[in-house]
Amino acid sequence: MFSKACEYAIRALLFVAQKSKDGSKVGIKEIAKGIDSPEHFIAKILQDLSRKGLVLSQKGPSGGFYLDDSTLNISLADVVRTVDGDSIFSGCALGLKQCSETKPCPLHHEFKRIRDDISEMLQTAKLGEFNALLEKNKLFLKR
Amino acid sequence: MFSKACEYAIRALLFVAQKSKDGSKVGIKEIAKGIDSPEHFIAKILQDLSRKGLVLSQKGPSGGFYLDDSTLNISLADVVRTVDGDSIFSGCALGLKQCSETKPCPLHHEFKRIRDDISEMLQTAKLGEFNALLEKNKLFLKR
DNA sequence: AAAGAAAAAGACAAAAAACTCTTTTATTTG
DNA sequence: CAAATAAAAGAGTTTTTTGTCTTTTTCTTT
Repeated sequence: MFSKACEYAIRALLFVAQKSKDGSKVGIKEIAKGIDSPEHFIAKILQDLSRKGLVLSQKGPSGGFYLDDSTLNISLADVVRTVDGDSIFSGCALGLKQCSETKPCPLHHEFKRIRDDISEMLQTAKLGEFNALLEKNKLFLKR
Repeated sequence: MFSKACEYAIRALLFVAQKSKDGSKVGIKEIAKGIDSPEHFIAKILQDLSRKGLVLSQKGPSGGFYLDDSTLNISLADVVRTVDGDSIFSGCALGLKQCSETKPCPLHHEFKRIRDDISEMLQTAKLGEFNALLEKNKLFLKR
């Protein structure tokens, strides 16, 4: 569904969101442990997301990654689009380049519905909105 | 969503289904052209599907791939499961190994619905059921 | 100003997926 | 039976994805 990089990205950002609730920052090592991902790999991914403004970062002692009010409101759709491109939002299930209403693949019509559901779900979900449930251990980011 | 191999597999089988409506067989070259896929790659995939009984084949002159009444009734879900395994039917969207009702990832509940929709769609769709529309050029398997 | 901490960057390495080429085996047909 | 045909099998190659390691830059704190 999503690439590994994208799965890690979402989990990492939700982790950072939770941790930066109270304005603190969180380092790569803690993130990697917190979501059970390869440290250097998630570092790369976050660097990328940072360059693109989906997460904030600060170097040096007491530095780390964090989110502010504005970035806490970023949608998972934005994250997915940034990491995986928009194939999941608009691509053909059977890999046709020009699959459309007028030239549909056999799954086109049914899949449109499903793609729209996925889009809506990802568009609706914001980075900050899971904090409470994560805090209460009703939701999990690893294992 | 699906691997390339799986996309080709579905398209190839739908192509074979259409061609074997009248009991004839179709060769690898014609299939590769018909669905616009790399010839040797789809050959491999079909060999695999053939070994597993999802398509029938015959060697030698006037040989080729074909489907009978029984195989025409195979579901796309079976094809997907054979080629890609069942990660799409049961895997976690965020890559957790033990994502479940009792230990859910943040997307678990929403995604369950979507996965079920996909499952149902694939379970319902049978290899033979697109023949008429393919014939009339209302559906396409390439480009 | 110096030391230490932490992200950024860059270069590799390993594994998986996608794709290619060649040889072998089975089957049909003249 | 011989020749031709077509799938099966096997052994690569290339590309992409995933993951690792090392060095550099930036920032903070003392």
